[in-house]
Amino acid sequence: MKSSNTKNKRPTLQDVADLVGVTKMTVSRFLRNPDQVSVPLQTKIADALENLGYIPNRAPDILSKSKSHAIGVLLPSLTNQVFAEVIRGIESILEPAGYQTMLAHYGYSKEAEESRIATLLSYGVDGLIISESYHTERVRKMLSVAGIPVIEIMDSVSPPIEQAIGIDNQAAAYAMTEFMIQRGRQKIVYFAARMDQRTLFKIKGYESAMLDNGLTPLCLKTNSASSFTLGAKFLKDALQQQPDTDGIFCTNDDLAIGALYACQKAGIKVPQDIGIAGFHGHDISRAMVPLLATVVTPREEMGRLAAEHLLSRLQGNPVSQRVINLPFQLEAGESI
Amino acid sequence: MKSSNTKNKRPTLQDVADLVGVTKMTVSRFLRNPDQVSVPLQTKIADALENLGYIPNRAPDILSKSKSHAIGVLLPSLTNQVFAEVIRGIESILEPAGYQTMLAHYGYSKEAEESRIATLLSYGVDGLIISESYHTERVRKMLSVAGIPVIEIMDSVSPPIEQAIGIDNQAAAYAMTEFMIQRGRQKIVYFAARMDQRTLFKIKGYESAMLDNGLTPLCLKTNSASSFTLGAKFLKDALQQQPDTDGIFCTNDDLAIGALYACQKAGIKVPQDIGIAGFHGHDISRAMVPLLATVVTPREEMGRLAAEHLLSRLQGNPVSQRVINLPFQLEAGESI
DNA sequence: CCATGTTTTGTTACACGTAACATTATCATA
DNA sequence: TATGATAATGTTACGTGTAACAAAACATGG
Repeated sequence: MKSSNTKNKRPTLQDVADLVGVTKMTVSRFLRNPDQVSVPLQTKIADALENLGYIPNRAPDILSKSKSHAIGVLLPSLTNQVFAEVIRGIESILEPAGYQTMLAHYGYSKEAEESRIATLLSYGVDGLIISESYHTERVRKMLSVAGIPVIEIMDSVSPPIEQAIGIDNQAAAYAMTEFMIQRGRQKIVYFAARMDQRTLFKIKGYESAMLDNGLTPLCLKTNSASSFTLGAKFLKDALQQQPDTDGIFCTNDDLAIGALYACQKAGIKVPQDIGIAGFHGHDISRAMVPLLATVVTPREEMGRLAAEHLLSRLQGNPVSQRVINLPFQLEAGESI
Repeated sequence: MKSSNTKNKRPTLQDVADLVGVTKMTVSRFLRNPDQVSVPLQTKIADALENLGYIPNRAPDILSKSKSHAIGVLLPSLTNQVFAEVIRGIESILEPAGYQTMLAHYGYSKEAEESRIATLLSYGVDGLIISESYHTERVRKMLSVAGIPVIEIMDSVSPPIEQAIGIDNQAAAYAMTEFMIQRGRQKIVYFAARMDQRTLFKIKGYESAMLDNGLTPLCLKTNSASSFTLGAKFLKDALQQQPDTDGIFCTNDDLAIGALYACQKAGIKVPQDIGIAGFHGHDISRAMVPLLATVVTPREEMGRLAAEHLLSRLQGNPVSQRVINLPFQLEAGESI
């Protein structure tokens, strides 16, 4: 019967035990399995728990068993809708399994990635879902030392640390470019923003497809984030650099939609004058007028799969498949 | 000199200390302030830390000092762009201040809210930012027992638990409705989805404005989430129930844009035949053709302010202002 | 070279829940 | 009633970093 809680700190198991007149071990047993405790005590303990408003404390568990029941998720950005949907997929699996998600983002900066991973690890996360396929040596070291399962998402090409789940961005961009060419487009410009690994892969796919068809690639690039207004700006730039542009392929839907609206404002007919295609297939691309041509990517499923495989690994199963390559889908819409 | 780390667990301070030949206390001192340690030891310890890839462990801190340096953020949904922007605002303040964000969402369910708050508290978060203005008794009890600062965001009307930062949704809806009426709209229908507290306030504002102007309100409601397709469906319903509808005011931009596209497809001219207004003012509403009329809300600033006030409270300052009412802004666009 | 002060390092105890083991209470049966 | 088995509860120790106190090493001045 240790000292009861005099300061108004939040109640501990000891406080509950004191109130009932047992040891905290008995209360602990009740919490894990009420039947381990005699019937009269069950109600008394339940009452005391309710009364004091007891809230469990995970810290001791993390300390002694290194089990936090939390999963770290590290993404480049939280505002990008792509990642919002990935998160939804992840949580749809983790939450029912009793895992808390610890979200962090690094704004596409390698240094920030290092520090975010260190932070997540310092909270004792049981597993990590990270994005991007390139990581610094320090990040790799931290991950190896931490000894927890790690899954990389978004891209399925680079050799994974342990396991990767994503799509083949290069192949997807190649396919859409070919598709546009088949539709008769010749002077297709690529709009790229936020030059991360995935964007570079897409550019590679676009350029290969153009060259393979004897066409000249032209790529507009910026390091800033994509947005509708950037799409509009790129359209202006494209028409200036190549007035007879007849196709635009964008690294994501935002740029495409921005470009499309800019065309509408400028009196350029889509798809008659210029064909426009996006990437990802967000809801809006499937509701707007005209429907946007796009590469539909399985973002939510990617999150789900990553979470499922992570849980499986946490249950002790080995990596079943080092690289899981998810299919993408071309959607013609009405804009090419 | 305790047993060195035989199992390949992640290294602890003790492991580092063993490698250097000092006690872990010395290493701990070095980490907090290198000057507390003799110069020759400084390099040795730094080397050992780097060598082993030491990552600090927050669990002992949470346990002994109840300081996790983590802030819990509880939102109804993560996919809704409104909340994505609130999160961005929050993180823009918390991250530089050295706080980790623990994100959770409850899908608009009261039971889920209870359990998510308990989970966040079980991780020892130092403070909480929650949404919605109504909370169950159990939630209130948990928050009071936890003894950490709590800030409610989104709505600025209901009496806050401690401190609320948001907008007056009812007044905003009233203002936009009046605005539409001034523009000559008479038969304005309200499109409502996800009937949460805020939506109810908006409906109230809309209905008051209609009644105050001698008009008859008509509100289409559903409990499901809003989407572009739902906006399209609502448009059909509205025209069926009230064929001479000349205005549509939506509880958010998604519904409005969906309705607008549906009009375009059906050959209904916006704004000539029907005026349409949304709520929030996302990027797309300011890029599309026609520009969407909308109530622009300061989502990111709301997040920033919430985080700033929370930090101030964590530094021991008292609540400076129980309710902070942020201004909204009517944007006429080209759709009303 | 001692006395005193200062710097550097070490020791001990603690936070809280639970595994593992130990003890006590309860019950059925011979 | 005694005995053994089972159920119910208690005791101890642990995980990790750090505050608080203690000790040792070093420096300075007389």
